[in-house]
Amino acid sequence: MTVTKRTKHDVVWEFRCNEILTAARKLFAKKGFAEATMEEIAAATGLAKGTLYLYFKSKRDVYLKTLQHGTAELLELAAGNVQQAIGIRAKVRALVETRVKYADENRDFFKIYLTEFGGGTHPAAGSKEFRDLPLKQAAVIENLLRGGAESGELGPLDFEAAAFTIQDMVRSLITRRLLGWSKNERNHDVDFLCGFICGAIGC
Amino acid sequence: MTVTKRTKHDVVWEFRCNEILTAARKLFAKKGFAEATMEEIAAATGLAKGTLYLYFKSKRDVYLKTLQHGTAELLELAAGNVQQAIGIRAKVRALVETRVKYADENRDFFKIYLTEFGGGTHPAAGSKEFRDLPLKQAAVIENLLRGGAESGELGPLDFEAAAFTIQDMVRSLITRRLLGWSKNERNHDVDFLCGFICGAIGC
Amino acid sequence: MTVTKRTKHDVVWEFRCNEILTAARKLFAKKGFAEATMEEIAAATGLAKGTLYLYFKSKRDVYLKTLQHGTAELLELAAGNVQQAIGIRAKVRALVETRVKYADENRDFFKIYLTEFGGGTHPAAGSKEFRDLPLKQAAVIENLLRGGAESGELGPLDFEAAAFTIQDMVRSLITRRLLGWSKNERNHDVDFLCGFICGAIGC
Amino acid sequence: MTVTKRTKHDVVWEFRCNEILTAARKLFAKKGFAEATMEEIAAATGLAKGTLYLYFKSKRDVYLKTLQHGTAELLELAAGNVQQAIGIRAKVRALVETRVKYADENRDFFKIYLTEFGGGTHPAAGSKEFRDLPLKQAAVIENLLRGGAESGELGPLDFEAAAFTIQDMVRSLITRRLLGWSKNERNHDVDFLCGFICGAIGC
DNA sequence: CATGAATGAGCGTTCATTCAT
DNA sequence: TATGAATGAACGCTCATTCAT
Repeated sequence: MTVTKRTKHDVVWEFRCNEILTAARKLFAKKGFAEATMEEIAAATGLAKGTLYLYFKSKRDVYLKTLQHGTAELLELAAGNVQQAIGIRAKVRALVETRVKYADENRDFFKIYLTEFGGGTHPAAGSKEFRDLPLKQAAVIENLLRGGAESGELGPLDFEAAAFTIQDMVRSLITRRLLGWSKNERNHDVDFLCGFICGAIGC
Repeated sequence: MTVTKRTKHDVVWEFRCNEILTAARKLFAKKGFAEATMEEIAAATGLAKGTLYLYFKSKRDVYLKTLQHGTAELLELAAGNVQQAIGIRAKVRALVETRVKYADENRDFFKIYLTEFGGGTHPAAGSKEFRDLPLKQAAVIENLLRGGAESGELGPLDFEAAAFTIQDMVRSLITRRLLGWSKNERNHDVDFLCGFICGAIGC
Repeated sequence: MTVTKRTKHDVVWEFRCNEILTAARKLFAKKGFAEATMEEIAAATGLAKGTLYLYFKSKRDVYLKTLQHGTAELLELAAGNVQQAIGIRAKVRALVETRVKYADENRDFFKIYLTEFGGGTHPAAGSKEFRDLPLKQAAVIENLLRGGAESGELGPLDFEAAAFTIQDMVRSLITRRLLGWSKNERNHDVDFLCGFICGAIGC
Repeated sequence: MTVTKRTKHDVVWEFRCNEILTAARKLFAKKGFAEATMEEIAAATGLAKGTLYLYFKSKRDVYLKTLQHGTAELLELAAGNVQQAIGIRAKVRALVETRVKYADENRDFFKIYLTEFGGGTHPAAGSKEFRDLPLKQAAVIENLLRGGAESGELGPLDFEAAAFTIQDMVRSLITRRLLGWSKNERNHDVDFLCGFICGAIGC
């Protein structure tokens, strides 16, 4: 019985959190961290301002959680798809496609993501959790490349540098699509980028 | 005589502006636009808060001017160096090196620059002057590539997409260096990236 | 039930507004618009500065609302009393007495009122709502006089000019009383002025 | 020689003061005391901000002096013209005409004057010099009336109250003219008012 | 005398956060 | 649990006044 109650409670809790995070995501994407107010988030959620503090301990917390879900999901998704793909080319494609697709489908999240991890100063700076996120993501790519080298598909390479560079090539594409600078079908853009990358790393 | 007086005044004026901008740059780089206060900028400059408003009409104005000088200089520098270089390889290298060197030497400026042009929401958003800056910079690269194609050094290519991608590959390198993720000599990093790029575009 | 809840909220809201307006009125009367600060108003109300902005959207708004209630009430009061009185003499007396009594009983309001409508520059200048108030009030008098003329109680007259003049005669009396220059009973002063006016317009 | 130098100096000094006061008058009339800035006054005068403080010890001082000249001149003018006129009617007319004419010719001054002496709160409040000005002016009228009573031209009357009232009747006319509510020739308006006053006091 | 750069106290306003209900 | 009124610290900006030149 306790379990049932707990569960019901949890479901509601999670539902509320998601409501808030979705509204927050939209706002943070549109106005940035500093310009978005708790008032607005509350209004967008249909909740009272005070209620937000039952689910999140501060504005910053909302912001961080706003990033958290997406980053985790994206990381996991990419890792999974890469693993399933066979051969370095396919793996690269899986990675690129996963990220671009995710960005297409989660535009609000990605705008925040880009603000955060553009290389400049950011509100989440100092949050242990996020400081090393780009490193983690690059590591996925780096491993992929090392695997290719071991299997002889790739020649010698500065894997770390290459990984970062590829990561930002993907970011470049996503940005262009997000800002509406690219009007192509996703597949077309992904194909182009994969060709570009394969040229660079020689696969 | 009028000239002398005018000049003296102008020299002081420019000196003050630079004092303020340098302090502001440091602060904006460290804390971002929203978190940096005029009070702090004033304190860092050794001036009183009100004095800032003799030279800049608002906090936003300080911020924008903080970007302005660097972006103009960088654009000009890159264009010049690229033009002087002969052959597509040399031109690419000139571009990459110019930007990386400038970033190394103007770290504060570049942190702000990356915050602004990371693809997400940004404080200067809406400032007509800066909205299209990335486009302008990509155009420099695009022209470079088209030139290479005309001279037969490069094969067929989506020049626009390639330009954006290269731009972000450079950005990738700069970010890594700025955040201390790369401990290499500048030349080494530049060499790597140029090789990478040339692999990608086939030169 | 909804009604009850709504009412409770409204009662508190109105109570707060009145608290604030009363304190503000006292301060504006004493120091004028420019010299009175929101801090002081808050302190006088026993509220925090920020709280004022829950009920009024700006200092100017407080000031305008400070005028609003009194002006509306006075206009209405005067119109009512004038209408009830029969004969031009009685009507004039009703008008004079109503205004003088109101001023006696709302000294703070009237000091602000006089500041606003003294003929010089004023803080509310530009507020559409108040620009023509003196005109409206004079119109009440003008109608009264025209009525008197139609009924044959009054001879020919420049009604508009007379209305304005009478209005300022009343103002004159009110000012003297407000500043303590007249120590007479209200009735005595009112009698005097009515005699004076009747002499002037010949009734 | 000392005298000559002194005099020359004084002439310049007075000239500067007048320049400043004229500009200030215009500004105070237009924007009121609080909204007008020393910067603007300086700009309007063609002098530097600091220079104003050589001639006036504070903004308030400028404001007070701005009132001073006009009030003194007006008082003197009115007293002179009244004295020259013979008979109560003529004296009243002299008074009314003098004031209305002065207002027509010194609109800026009079807007400030009305702001100050409208009965409400004002910036000059607390300045010993001006507190009793309306009293002094009313005294001129009161004496005029007493003279009329002594000579048998006027019946018994509350001279003080009548004086104040007449003063504000004149003010009423001036205000209407200043605000453009009256389009009549000055003489016409003056005639009307004199008739009105004479009706009231019975002359 | 004249200047105008510099000052810094002070104000209106905002908004994340708290807490009594 | 949910509310939303209340808070008050903090910030951007203004402007009367001073003073070194």
